[in-house]
Amino acid sequence: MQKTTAAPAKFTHVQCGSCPIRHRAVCARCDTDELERLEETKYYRSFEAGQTIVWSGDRMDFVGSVVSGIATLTQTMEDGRRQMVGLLLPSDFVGRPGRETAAYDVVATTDLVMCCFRKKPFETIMLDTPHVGQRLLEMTLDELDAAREWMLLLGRKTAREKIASLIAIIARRDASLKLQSSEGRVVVDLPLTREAMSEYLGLTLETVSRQISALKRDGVIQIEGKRHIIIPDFDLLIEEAGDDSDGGFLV
Amino acid sequence: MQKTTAAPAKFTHVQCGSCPIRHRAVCARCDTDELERLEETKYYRSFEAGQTIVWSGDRMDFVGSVVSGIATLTQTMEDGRRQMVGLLLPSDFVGRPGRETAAYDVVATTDLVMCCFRKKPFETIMLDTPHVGQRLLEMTLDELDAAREWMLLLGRKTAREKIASLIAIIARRDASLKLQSSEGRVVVDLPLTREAMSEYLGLTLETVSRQISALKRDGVIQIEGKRHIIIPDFDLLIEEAGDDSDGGFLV
DNA sequence: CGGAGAGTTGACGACTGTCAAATCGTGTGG
DNA sequence: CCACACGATTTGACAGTCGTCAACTCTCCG
Repeated sequence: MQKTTAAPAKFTHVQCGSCPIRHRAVCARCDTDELERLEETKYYRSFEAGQTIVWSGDRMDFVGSVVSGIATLTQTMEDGRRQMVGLLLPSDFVGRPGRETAAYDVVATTDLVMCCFRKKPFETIMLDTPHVGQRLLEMTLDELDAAREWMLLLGRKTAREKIASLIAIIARRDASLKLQSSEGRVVVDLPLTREAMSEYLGLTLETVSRQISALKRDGVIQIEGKRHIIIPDFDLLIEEAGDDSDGGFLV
Repeated sequence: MQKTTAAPAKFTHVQCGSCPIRHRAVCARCDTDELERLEETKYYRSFEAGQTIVWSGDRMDFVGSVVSGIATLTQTMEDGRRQMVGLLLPSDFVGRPGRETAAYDVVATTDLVMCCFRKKPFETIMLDTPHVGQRLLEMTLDELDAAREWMLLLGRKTAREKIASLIAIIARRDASLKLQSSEGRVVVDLPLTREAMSEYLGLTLETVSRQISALKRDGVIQIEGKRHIIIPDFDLLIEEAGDDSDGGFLV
């Protein structure tokens, strides 16, 4: 009731046909008839940077897609240790059909707009319009692959490699969103605080800071301000990340 | 061509209706008509303990379900560091519809029987019989949850907590398979070598061995032989694992 | 100007990895 | 039936990475 209602930049109703995530979201495969069905059911919600969208364990009666902004999924242990387990970018899906309560904290790290459906109607839609279920399966399989890549990072990479990997991942996503290539000189803005990076990487905030400084000192990256990063040679960064040069994917 | 053909215990054709994984596998929701369709397409393959089923990057022209035995999915870095990213038990699904090549090494850690489908026919089945796609989505979402739980383990737990978690996970699965409860005194056999455990947990084999010894010394577990484990008080084990007492789930 | 939040840096120590050797268990050849 | 070999596991000694605690800088804002 508090801030949730007083959200930023109220999103006016957008026609699915001109939606920015139309071709990647859960609705990507829908035909015109199916879109009409979604159109009459969907609604938009906005959240401010820093705002928690749902708490782990809380009842969650909607599902939805990130339209703009970034959100994170995080798990917390009893003693407060935290591990990020999902990084949600535009077109990513939030929530699980068939589940009552949220399994993770979902937090908006930037201002965020979501295209939502109440859970029950969405479950009905999934039964009626196979294209939604098919696309959701595809997206879930992609997320599973990303999670497994992430497990390799968490289990086996050094702090330096973790940082290099994260920068590479964000740069690749950013490039693919802007339809640019990620080769040679690449520039990115980190959408995460040092703390959020540490939660992503299974490190402490201090180690993150130190390794960023080290990569900077070694010329792998250059930094302007706190968040703006210039990668003079993307291949070098990949090498530092310990990945074989070919693709890397992500949520 | 070599050992692959000379597999153990040739599985004779089993009717889906009396298949041991009938109620949990990708076919769980199928009705009689649909089963008939699967029945005429499926075939069985057997593998010996230690045998690699597919190598990462290789062409993979089938998908399938584990009928009996255990397999692992593993990623390898260029310098040889390895991280397990999936532990496949009976009823778990192997392979990804719509993908040409395997993304991970798949290895049988015990003698294994799989119920297979060539990929193309399976993709057709998925389009025709919605229950298969629906069930696969459900299973994939479960796997994603398990992967995220695993990420918390890899990123934030201590070596001791990792070992306790692994034992708890295996004990829970084992209990659920045998329809027993996992409370009070529990007994399990570890189906993994110390090395496989270390690949699961993101540790070295030596650390695994040391922490198992420590848990034994502290009375959290008792050991007979190398693999047979007695847990006098399951709640105590859970406490050592750092989990909140309620559920824990897994692939 | 003071304060709060984000980020950086330093000193130190603990946990876990590395290297090496010893032990246990099982299967094979003599 | 026993000795030996090999793989799996355990244990020890030591080193390095990363976490902890703490001080300090920078920027933004009231």
